[in-house]
Amino acid sequence: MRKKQKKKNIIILSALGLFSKQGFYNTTIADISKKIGISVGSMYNYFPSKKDLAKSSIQYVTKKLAVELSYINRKEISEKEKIADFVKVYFIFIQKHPEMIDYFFRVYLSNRELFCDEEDCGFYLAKDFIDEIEILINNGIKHKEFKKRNFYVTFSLISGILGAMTFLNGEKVLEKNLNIYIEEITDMIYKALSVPIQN
Amino acid sequence: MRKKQKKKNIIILSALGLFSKQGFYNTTIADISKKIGISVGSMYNYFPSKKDLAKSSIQYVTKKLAVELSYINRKEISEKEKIADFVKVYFIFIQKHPEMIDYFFRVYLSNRELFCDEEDCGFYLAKDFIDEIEILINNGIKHKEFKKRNFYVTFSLISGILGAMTFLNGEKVLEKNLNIYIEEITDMIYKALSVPIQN
Amino acid sequence: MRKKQKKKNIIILSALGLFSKQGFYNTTIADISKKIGISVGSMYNYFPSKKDLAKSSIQYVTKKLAVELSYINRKEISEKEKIADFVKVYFIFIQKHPEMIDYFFRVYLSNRELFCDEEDCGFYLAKDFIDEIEILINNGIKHKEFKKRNFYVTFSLISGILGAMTFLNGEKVLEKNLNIYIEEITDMIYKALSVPIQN
Amino acid sequence: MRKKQKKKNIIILSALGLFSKQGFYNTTIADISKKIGISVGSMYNYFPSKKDLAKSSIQYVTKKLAVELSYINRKEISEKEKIADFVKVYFIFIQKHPEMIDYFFRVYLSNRELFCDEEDCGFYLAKDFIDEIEILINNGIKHKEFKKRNFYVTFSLISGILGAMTFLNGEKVLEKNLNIYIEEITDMIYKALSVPIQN
DNA sequence: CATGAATGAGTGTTCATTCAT
DNA sequence: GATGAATGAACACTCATTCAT
Repeated sequence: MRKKQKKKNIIILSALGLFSKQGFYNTTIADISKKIGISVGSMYNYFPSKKDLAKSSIQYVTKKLAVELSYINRKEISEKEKIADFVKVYFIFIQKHPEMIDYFFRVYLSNRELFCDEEDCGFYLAKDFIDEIEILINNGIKHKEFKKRNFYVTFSLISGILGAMTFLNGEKVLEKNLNIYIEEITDMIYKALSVPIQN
Repeated sequence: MRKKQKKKNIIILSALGLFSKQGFYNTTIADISKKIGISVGSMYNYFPSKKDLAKSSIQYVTKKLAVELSYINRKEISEKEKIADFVKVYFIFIQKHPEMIDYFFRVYLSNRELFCDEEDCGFYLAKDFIDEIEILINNGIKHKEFKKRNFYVTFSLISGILGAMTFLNGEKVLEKNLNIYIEEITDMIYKALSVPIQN
Repeated sequence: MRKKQKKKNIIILSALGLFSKQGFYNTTIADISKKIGISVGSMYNYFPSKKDLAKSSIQYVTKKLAVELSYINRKEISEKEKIADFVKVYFIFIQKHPEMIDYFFRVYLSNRELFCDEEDCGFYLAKDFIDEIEILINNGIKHKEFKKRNFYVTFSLISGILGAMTFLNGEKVLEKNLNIYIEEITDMIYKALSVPIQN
Repeated sequence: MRKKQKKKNIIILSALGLFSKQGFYNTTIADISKKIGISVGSMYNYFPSKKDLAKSSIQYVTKKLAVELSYINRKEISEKEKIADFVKVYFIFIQKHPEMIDYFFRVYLSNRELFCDEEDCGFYLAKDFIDEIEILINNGIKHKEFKKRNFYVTFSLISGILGAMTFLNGEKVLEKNLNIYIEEITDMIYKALSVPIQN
């Protein structure tokens, strides 16, 4: 059974690469299977449909990203350092797995119809990732370093700036070495979140 | 000739509504034309292709949004007030024309293949909108209210948080009345941008 | 009424040029009318349908060609000279009106469905041209210069070689100046038609 | 792999029949596939496009015809007998496979746009057939039975008369039994080609 | 007579999914 | 489990023809 999971991951990685580059609708099952040298029919032994493959792919990505972030939340460092680490880890991730982040932003966030079942809009698929951000924020508030605010607003600030930078990076307008942006971003996020006195 | 432009706008609005709701690839030309009671063939008297219609649609949206924002930049108010106005106008726009904002985020930002011509990636299509944000930032810097930072980072902070809120709004997790978020968002953006002394 | 016929001819010439170059099915009514600066709707005041325009066009061509050939049949020269003249006139015609000959061979002879009405296959459209060849042959037989043979066979020999040369000319494999082929073709046709003693 | 070629041939035969009867542009892919009981999509597993099917079809025809003619060129008989055999074999072919010959004349020779790639005009598709005629002519010249003439002219004489007879046959103006024309045609071709003394 | 926008049936092609081998 | 041929619904786009102006 371990073997089956391995093959599933191989397929997911192939799908991620193609979906993120060409988009979901411009990628065919044949493309995905040819890339890893298996037959079209075989693919269906692992995933019942193309849509399902897309769902599994997003879970794969968010879990991977969440794991990286979870280490930070468990560290015994200041909230500011956590944010800095957060940004850094995220940027390393972008550079190491651009196709995963691209997939997240370009396929998952933009193709509702693929991930929504009736009323529930597959938000749970990114839960692992969202949870880690929530922990970060709540810890900061608990330690009185962060001002208590509406969660969605704070969440949007953090994920928004990272998302926008990701997008600009995809558009090739940023410097190749993303690390040069880390300090400023950290600074902005921290200023936005922290309680007045902090300054 | 005025008449032709009017009809084009009718088609664009129909397309915007459907593209933003169902996605570009799940919307057929027949859907768009049926919605406004014209024939499929007629559509092609106004736009040479579906792709072209998508391009014209994004220009329509960004121009519309840019016009609203341009008023603010010309006002004689403090930078903080400008940001507050910016957020407010943006939220009003979301509530009034949700399909336009959705189109911007879900179709334009996520379907590169539709807007890219070879190397040039149709970034110019959103230029009007980006320009207004740039003016806001530069004015703040000139008036020593904002810290001088890398443009892309600042741009990402502002557009990122607005984009993320838009996304959450689309997911129906926010309060219906978005106005309750304005103050907090303005505060965060302002804190992130302003020079230390400001606090 | 003279004026109407003139306009009809203008349209026919436009159609001939496009049909012969691009084929009937790859030429649109819009192409034909744009080429001469009239509107699509106007075209339909002169010809009730595209098919009808094709029929009128072929009649225009065969009549034009037949007129040229008829002069030869009325001359008081030997049959051999008539054949030489025939070939010469035909080649001059090809060079002067390549689109007409092309139309004849590429559209008329090859698109039965356009010119056939139920059982009758629009053969009459080329009648003028065929008639002149028949006169040439019959005269030769009457004067005992040509052997009496089945008409269709003789007709095929003459029109066949001219047609094949036309085709090769269209394929650009022949010398630009077609006149260099006249003597040999005349010689071959004459030898094939004439009575044994002639040699 | 043998099996795939067999299926391709079945499709080609279906296409040949329909293209030759209705023309290329009046035959749909659905027509072709329905005729042999396969699905539209299946067709595309064998030929990437309708155009491509047309090209493969003409190659199929010319190869088939060339094979028949090649036997004659290898026989040890006089040139006159070869011509007679040539005409006979051709006429048998017409009667046995009228759709193939019709396809050759009505689709291949008349729809340049289908077979031309940029400058090269798919002449090679009929190469096998043309080659056999060239061999016949050159042999005759080598054996001093045929007068040395420009190749294109001689080629036009032979293929022209056969083509014209084919056309008339398609128009149903000839006797059903084409064999009655063989002798006269052979005689005419031979007289046209042979050196004067020969008579 | 002239115009050109509107029509809508028609076509080549794609592709997720199935299933016999 | 693996294969890849078969399926057929779906869709972008075309274009001859009409007709209100």
